[in-house]
Amino acid sequence: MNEQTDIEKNASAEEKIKEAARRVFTQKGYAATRTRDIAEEAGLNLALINYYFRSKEKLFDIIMLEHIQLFVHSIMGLVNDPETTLRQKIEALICHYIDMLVQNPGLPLFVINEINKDPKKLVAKVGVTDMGNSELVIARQWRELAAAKKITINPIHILMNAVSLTIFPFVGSPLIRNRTGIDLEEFNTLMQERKKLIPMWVSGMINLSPSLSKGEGEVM
Amino acid sequence: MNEQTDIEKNASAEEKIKEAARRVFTQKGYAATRTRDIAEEAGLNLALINYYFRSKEKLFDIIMLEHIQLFVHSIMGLVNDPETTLRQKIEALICHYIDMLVQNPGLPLFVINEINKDPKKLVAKVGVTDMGNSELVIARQWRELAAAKKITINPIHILMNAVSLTIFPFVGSPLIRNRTGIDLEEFNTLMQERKKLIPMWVSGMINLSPSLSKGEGEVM
DNA sequence: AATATTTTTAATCATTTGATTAAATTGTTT
DNA sequence: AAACAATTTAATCAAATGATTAAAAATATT
Repeated sequence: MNEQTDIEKNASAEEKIKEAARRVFTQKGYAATRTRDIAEEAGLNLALINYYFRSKEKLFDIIMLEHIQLFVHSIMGLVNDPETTLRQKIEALICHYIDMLVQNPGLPLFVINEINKDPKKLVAKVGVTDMGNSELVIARQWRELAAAKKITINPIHILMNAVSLTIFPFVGSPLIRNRTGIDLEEFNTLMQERKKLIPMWVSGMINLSPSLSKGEGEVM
Repeated sequence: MNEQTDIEKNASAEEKIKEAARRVFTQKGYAATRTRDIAEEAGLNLALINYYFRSKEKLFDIIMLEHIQLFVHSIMGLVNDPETTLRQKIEALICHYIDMLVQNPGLPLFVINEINKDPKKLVAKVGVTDMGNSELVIARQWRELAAAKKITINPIHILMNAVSLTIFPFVGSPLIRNRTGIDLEEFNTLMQERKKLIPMWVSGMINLSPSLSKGEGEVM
């Protein structure tokens, strides 16, 4: 076996293929990606893809798994920390995801797409994120807040909103950028601003109950 | 020429193909769709696709154009109506889009995807939605509100938020439904609720400026 | 009815594409 | 260096796929 005698510089062929596959799959999706595209992107022979990974699909599954893990990775600690408040958890989560999405803007669309193609396949491949039967700290904290403040709104809405506000700008980025004419740098600046704004907005939503919606301070 | 002698019942082959193509393209995307899939879905001979539409791509372009028009259609009247207030416009727009999305839940992902594949292609095919140089009524109304209420937040955020809150739940529906276990009926009920909730939340956001964010009424 | 036109079908083509193979090359071990 | 193992290459395969064609069937026109 070789085990990479080159001090560093060029990664192994296997790693080069994975990197190329990551780029091409993420940008074009599974169906539109040709194994030849990946080989070309990696600057390597076509047959190496089948030599290192048995098939296009096997390679894809590896990339997909990596991407899913980026979503799930390291948030368990966040949402299950008894030392932080609910508000701090929301801020930390949103900050974490925005940082991750700025680094990997193509990720959400890629994942959502493949889930859409076959929703059950994801569960089968990634496995249900089963966290046993112990309730998460964040869930308990929400329950306590909802009880204390008599919050009537369906919490699904709040969850949906936090996710929507955080992720959608990245999904719609090409459209948004195209229509508004803002460039990547401006876009990223906006995303950084949202780290503080989204928790504030979400907090405001929890505050706002339909019965209170006609308060005198309303702008419109 | 025939011109559809059948009183009604079965549509023309051409229309059947378009309907089938709409379904298959929307669900699987361009690359994953085989012309044979469309023929089978339509229950017609494969060659008819190339007989009526010159190629797979031409057929796709037609479907794409229809979908884009669904997005743009009939909103010009809404946003340019001098008789309605800004708040009423937002309510009407969100209501309009939620109704449309309940009918066509696969639309946003399809459109966003194809824009991503090639952002400039969309502009080329659909044509820039050029509304001349006259300012829209909704733009003027926003400008007036912003000036009157000394709103400092970048309006792009507000626009992004309204779009995110309205569209993302449909894009993420398979994921959301999968994780929360709610069925289609429940989901649609939630979307109906959002017709009233989103304008309220958006209004709340405009109200909330960062300097005011630590008001004493905060829930968290 | 006879003829022309349009629509539909089955068969086939040319290319693309995922995968394989056998040989060549490179690296490692003895 | 010889022998062995791992890696890489070029050539090729078989299946899939978008497209075409020529004939048949259906419909319209005269």
